[in-house]
Amino acid sequence: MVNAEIAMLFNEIGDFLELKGENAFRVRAYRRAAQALEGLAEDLTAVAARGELLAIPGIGKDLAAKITEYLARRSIEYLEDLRREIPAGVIELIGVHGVGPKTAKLLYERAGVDSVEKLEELARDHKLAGIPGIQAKTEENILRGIAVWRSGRERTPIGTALGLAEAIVQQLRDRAPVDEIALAGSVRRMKETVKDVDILVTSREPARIMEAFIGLPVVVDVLVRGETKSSVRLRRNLQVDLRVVQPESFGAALQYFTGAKQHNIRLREIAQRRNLKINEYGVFQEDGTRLGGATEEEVYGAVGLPWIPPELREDAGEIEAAAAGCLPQLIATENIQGDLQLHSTWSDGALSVADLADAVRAQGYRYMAVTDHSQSTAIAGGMGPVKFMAMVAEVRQLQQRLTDFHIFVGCEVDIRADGSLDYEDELLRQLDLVQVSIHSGFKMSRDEMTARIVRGVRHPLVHILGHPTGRVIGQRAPYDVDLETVFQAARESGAAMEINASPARLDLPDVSARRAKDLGIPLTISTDAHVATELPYMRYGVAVARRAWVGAPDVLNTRPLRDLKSWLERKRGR
DNA sequence: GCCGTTTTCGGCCCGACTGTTTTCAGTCG
Repeated sequence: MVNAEIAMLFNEIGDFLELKGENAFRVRAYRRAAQALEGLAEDLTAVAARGELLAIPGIGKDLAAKITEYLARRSIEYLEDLRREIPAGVIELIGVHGVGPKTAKLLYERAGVDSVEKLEELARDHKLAGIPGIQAKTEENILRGIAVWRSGRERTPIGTALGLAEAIVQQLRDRAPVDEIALAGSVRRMKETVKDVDILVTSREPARIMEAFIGLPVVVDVLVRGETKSSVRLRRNLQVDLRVVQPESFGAALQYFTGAKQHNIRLREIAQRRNLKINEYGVFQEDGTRLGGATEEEVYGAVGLPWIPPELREDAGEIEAAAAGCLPQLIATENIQGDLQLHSTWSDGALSVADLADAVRAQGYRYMAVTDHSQSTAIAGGMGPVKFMAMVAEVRQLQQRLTDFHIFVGCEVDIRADGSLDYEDELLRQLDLVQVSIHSGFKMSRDEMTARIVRGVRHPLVHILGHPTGRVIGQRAPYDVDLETVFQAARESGAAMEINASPARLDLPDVSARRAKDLGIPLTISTDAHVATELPYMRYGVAVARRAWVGAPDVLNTRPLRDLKSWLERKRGR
């Protein structure tokens, strides 16, 4: 999408300006603008057409002009000039941990370093020592930084990071005099991927905590070791930062460490205007009087704001909403009444429908939909019409024996290349719930793919579009589809959009889910579980929904059974 | 480069750790 493209270019301009030693606030302006564009679900082309670019926070006259220029010419002259001036390889150097803009500039000017390869060569031959500010130790650190840069620059999916983080928390509890301990950072905000894990501990014996931390069996490298702050690296290059604070500062530190950076900057600006100072130790008046900091509520309260849920802390309108007293009431996992995308042995799942029902009921749910694959997805055991009818019969029979749990007979029906569905309407009418999705022909043009999905969504017997973008995080890009057009079609046909809770997918992504919600499109959150151990993935889907400002009423599977039944029937009656 | 319930100009978050320095700049989060 053009928004992401322009955000990348703004970040690139920021890199160049930083390298040139330009005003840091100018750099910040580009970065903040880039972030605002990334969080904007609506296509910039449409925003520009309405003449509303200046309404985007962080976009002023100058940046609006650059956006307009890019939309018209697919390039920004100012950036082209910068690219001509400084080789791309110099920017690349900043990606090496420990090398910042000042060092990159120095290396380029003093030693002609214009690529990571060249940097590595010179560091290994000890030819950097002697450049002002660089000695043997820095050469060593640069080589370590390059090793990490090379073996994995990618971010870690939340599904992996959260598990590791929770394991570390448990180990620290077992090995050291931990008082309070909490996850912070992007893990606490439940961002779909994270760069590192932040852990916060209160203890009267920081030294013992630090010792235990850097000695954990999962630690492969100690990056920083201080009295109150240490950083280590685990396998797969996941970095973990630990901070120890006094109990009276716990809330301030938790707030500070949770971020996002831009959210914190905004908060401190507000504090500053009130002649207050917020840091990780508390909230202070100009004369140093401490106003609070033991809890996050005290920190937000000191600047007249209510506590803001971590998932919202992205400087995406949450501070304005908090100030106006209209923060959304977010959905919680306890609101979920059932799971609406599940696979059984009728296609590629591991459990029979009966066993699946037991496992789902054990999650505390009141209902589920079994949604095995349709015939085209042969590789996943898609059901032909005969098998399909046998499945329907078996599930209906099973339902007879269940009193306090309901199974919706459903199917995950392929949308074929031409947009038609994988079963005749006659078969689809046998089902309580029809979920449609795409499993092949990913490489269509944007127009073809959009028309294909729109046709599927408009089908009167369809209830839900499953994993709407098709992305697999870190592995497969989303299909090239105009989601806005799909959403408009859904709004007209009354179909719902799924938030697929599998941590590999998280699809819809948060920004798009927020857009769907704003358009009034009903959502579902489902795990797409194929085995029982995937049922708890619901927490990741709920986290995406929370990041999308979604409340329980926006999500169909928070409804009582009777309400959901009537929604499914009414959708069909349209 | 953006922004304004003190400002259309003069501000713009804040601190820990490291390496290379004799008091601090650079990097990071």
